[in-house]
Amino acid sequence: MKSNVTMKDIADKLGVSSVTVSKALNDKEGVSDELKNKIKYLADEMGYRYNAMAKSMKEGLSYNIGVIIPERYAGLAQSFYLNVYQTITRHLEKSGYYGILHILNNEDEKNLTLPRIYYEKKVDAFIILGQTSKNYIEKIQNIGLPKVFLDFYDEHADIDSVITDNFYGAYEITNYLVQKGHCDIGYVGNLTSTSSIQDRFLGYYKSLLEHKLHLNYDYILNDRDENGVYIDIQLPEKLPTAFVCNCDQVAHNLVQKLTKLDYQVPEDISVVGFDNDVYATITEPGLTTVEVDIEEMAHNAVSFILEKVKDSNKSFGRVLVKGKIVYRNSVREIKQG
Amino acid sequence: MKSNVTMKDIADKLGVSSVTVSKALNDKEGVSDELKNKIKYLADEMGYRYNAMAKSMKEGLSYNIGVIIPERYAGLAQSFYLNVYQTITRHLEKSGYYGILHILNNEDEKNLTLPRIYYEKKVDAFIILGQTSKNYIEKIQNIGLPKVFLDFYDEHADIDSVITDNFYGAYEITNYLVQKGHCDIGYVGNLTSTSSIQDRFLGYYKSLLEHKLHLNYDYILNDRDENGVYIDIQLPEKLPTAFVCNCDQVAHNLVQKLTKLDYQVPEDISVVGFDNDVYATITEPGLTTVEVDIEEMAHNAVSFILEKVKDSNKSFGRVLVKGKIVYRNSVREIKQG
DNA sequence: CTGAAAGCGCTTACAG
DNA sequence: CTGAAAGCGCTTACAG
Repeated sequence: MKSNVTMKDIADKLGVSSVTVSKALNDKEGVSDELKNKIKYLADEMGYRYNAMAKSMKEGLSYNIGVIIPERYAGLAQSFYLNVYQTITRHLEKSGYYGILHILNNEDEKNLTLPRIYYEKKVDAFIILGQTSKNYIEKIQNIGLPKVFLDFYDEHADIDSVITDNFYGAYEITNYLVQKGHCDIGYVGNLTSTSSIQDRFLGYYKSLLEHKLHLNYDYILNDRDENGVYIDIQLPEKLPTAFVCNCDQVAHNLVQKLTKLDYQVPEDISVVGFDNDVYATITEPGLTTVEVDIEEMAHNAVSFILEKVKDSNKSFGRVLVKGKIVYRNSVREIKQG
Repeated sequence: MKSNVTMKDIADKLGVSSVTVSKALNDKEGVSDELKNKIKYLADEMGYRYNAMAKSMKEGLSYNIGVIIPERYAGLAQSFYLNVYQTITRHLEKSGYYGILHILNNEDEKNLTLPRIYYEKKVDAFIILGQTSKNYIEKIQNIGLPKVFLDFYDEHADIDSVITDNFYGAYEITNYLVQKGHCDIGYVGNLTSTSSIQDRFLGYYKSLLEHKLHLNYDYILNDRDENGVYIDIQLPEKLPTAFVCNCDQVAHNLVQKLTKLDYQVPEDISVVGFDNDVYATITEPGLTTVEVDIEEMAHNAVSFILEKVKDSNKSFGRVLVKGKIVYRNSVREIKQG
């Protein structure tokens, strides 16, 4: 089980050249079946492990893709992104690539420090999973490697991003509330925080417009400060009959707050979320929410990034992935007066 | 910003050799300060990025450490392990190493499939973060790379592991309950599931023994099946006045269950957890629990693994890291009758 | 079907 | 202080 067995060692034992061993182990043409089998068998027996670095050196490709997740999405949200990461690596492996996770800490984000895997050429490209600061986005955009933004986008038109169809998802789930008889519907989220929150707000607003419902700014509640840190949600004097929350975690916070004030969900007030992450099921009652299609998003991000590695001129733009509503028990039907 | 700038390119522009460039960029002896500065400046200007692979090839070291987390610790628990992972990488970076996260999926665990980073020599050693199946442990033990088990251990004496002092932590928090006047104390956890749960149970039991309290098997509740999947906790006819739970997540489940049955925590029944993870604060009321010293555990695991990379004969055995009790509001004092 | 030669981008002795 | 040579473990033409 020595770990320093090389193709040369195998070749020497068999009295052939390492070229032949390479061909045999890679199932390439030009080796008799008999010899090939002998080589493979011996490789196994000698505990040979392929040295991917040597190939990488030759080709100038590491066969690694860096996946950057900002630490700011700490706590539970990570469980969602970790899920995405896992799906990404699964897709990468199909193409002989490997994912390298880099959690971007706040300090590095502020100082615009790129991951060391970049400076040491340990990756061929980056998938950035989760919105970073404007400055950091710009910094990343200027590096010479292919990159794809996942789950957020930026004003720069020339970047490729894969995002949930936040606008349409929020539009649909708001429509659902309207169908259930709700006319006073609020929205919870910091409108200037991320593109997701904004787009979800606009989808919500479109539904109101379409149904000729009034957008009451007293019903737009802030959920986080400018650093993305959750704040205590301030409720208005008079409450609407339903709230569209920009994500499940915030919906969870809202339900807790309402429960403490002796409101019942959904009897007194209906609440819907977005993401269908752990918070959707943790919350009591379970949240009706928009499920994000992680599989499809990861699949797109991976196929885009690999195509860009092959041909850096490829461009995909902003690609939307539709979610679907998952119905639970956080919405009640309002009888029409 | 071409990414294919090499030391040779810099050398050619300056009319020196690449050996000199290498020395300058690595701050080694044998280059005049003037030339060194010129080289560094030009490297920067040409957008040079160091090719770590070339060095790795020479030395036969990848400068990567694989961190394996079993997928089974899915959902929220991941947030805890992700936290540990982040701390690990921070420590690794200080030594010029990089962490490569590998989430071990259930299928690979069952089929005893090792990560591709092993077969392709992309890592020099492994840290296994979280208990895997017996068979997988054995499989990993037989590979020729250094490894350290983190947050669990195995009967095999020859493996190095870093674990929380589960026994002592559970012992202390149970002592605390006794101090608060509790005499009927239950324990929640599957005693045959993981070493952590077992050791915490034994710490709890030691406290009972020491205080001459009776161990009532009706008060030992199961929380998960043999695959580690959480099950509905079955409460006994008569309840104790307090429960020691093997982890915060289970404590959270128990509190939810009790609340549904109209018991009040801590008024009717006290509950303590273990880990001090997100569940400790999510739960209403906040859980009194044992905080695991992630920083110290990660630090130990990293320094052990790096020493083992340098000298594969080094051995550290089973190393315990003490936790500390964090007091919140899930325990009430019982007046002595 | 098989192999000698060259090269990927560094670093490590060693020589000057 | 500076550099020519060799080598890390592969693969890719190319020749036989």
